[in-house]
Amino acid sequence: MSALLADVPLSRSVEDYLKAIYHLSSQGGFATTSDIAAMLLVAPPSVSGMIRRLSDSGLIEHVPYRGVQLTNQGRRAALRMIRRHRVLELYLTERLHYDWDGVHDEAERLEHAVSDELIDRMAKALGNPRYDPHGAPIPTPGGEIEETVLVPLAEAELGAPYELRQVDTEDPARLRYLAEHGLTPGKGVTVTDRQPFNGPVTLTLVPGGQQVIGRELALLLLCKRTDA
Amino acid sequence: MSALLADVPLSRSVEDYLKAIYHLSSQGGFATTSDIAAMLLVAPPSVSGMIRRLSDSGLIEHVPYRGVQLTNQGRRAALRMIRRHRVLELYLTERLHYDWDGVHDEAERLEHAVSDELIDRMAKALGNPRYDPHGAPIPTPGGEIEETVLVPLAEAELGAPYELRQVDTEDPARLRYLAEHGLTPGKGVTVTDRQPFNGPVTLTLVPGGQQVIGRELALLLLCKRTDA
DNA sequence: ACTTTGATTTAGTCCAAGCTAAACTTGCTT
DNA sequence: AAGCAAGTTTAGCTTGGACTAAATCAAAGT
Repeated sequence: MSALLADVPLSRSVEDYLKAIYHLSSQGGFATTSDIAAMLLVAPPSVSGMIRRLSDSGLIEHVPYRGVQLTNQGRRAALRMIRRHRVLELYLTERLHYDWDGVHDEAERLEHAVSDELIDRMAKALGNPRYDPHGAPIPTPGGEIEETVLVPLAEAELGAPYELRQVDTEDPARLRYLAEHGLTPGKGVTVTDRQPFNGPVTLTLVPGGQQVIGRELALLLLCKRTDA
Repeated sequence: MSALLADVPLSRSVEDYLKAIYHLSSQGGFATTSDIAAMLLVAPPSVSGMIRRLSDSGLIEHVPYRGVQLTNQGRRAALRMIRRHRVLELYLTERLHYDWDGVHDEAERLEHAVSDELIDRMAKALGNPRYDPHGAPIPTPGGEIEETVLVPLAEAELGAPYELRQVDTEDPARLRYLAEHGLTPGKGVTVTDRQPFNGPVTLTLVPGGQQVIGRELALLLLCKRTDA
């Protein structure tokens, strides 16, 4: 750790790497060089180079040939970016009429340019919301993030009542399809049938009726059980 | 000219240079290397390097040892940045309660990250305004900009009625002072006395009363005569 | 017409961040 | 236990954009 708590401004690339590492190591464990490379669409040696710079500045821990993890300092920086991204997505959809499937790219560029002050002003204008348009939790200015255990609809218990909480994709085509079929955060949902061999899932929406979706989509729909 | 009309995305630096050159050559004539360097706070040789790149890509014309001017392509790009900057300044003040003296830096960073689409959405949300918070004209999406001949208050005719149209500074301290003294675009103003040797200017504000300001500030207050 | 001075450009260096090609680890499979 | 494939790292190159030091030019003064 060389940069002892000096809150140096980070480059655009550094911010992108930290976010990628956060997402890849969020289920515990290491983010690997090749996973980071795939997520950021760069060549693996570029990642190795950046890993050196990041661990020199104390933002990550690197175990050679194993992967990397964020330090507390790195996690703070990553959560700051995620807060920015999610506040931006919500602001753009709520106040400037962006569709939830088109907002990702704009937020992706803006998150590197906005000040903390602007983000806080946007959040305040929105009433300090807790979730972005896809249902993902927005970290607080202090870097706290809500951690709820959610289950993909594809693995929900048959017949049990769930609430659809979060849609785990940024792909515009999938998002558009889901919105057209009423599959948005907040809806009640029950799985009534599931075919074997990665087959389709039949579900009942509340409000709404019965429909069938493929397993790939059902894995993206994160739910919370609502009885108990 | 190498990039024949291919609308390649420009880097942050390139965008800053084009804007600086636009402002420095706006009164006709050339922008010099050292003026650009002073405006962007970089060393003159850095400017020489960038001038090569810019003129290689057809954005400027360079006359060695004289200076540079924008080509049509360069002017279009510069006006796009100025539109972005001014729409952002107005949006931030109108919708997110920024003060007119604090909004410049935020807009300066955002202007490189926003899409044309976002700018147009912001402009639409504001009713397609024609002036930014300092009274500067906002270029249209097509790259047209209003050109009005304005006279600095320091040179206004004694006793004649003027309208204060534009405040030609981004310096927060000066802006704050001006706002506190009611010197904002839209006000009516008459110069009632002017002391020699760059002395103070006495003026009458409508609405508002009489006051005295220094010549330095009076040079920043751009006015239009309102009798005909 | 020469010289001086200030501005400009060239030469050469550095850093971030990307790339390819080659070398090296790791862990799995014979 | 040896060898191989996949993944990782190193070596070395490129580009944009900054810098300093040195060279060059132009305009003004003697």
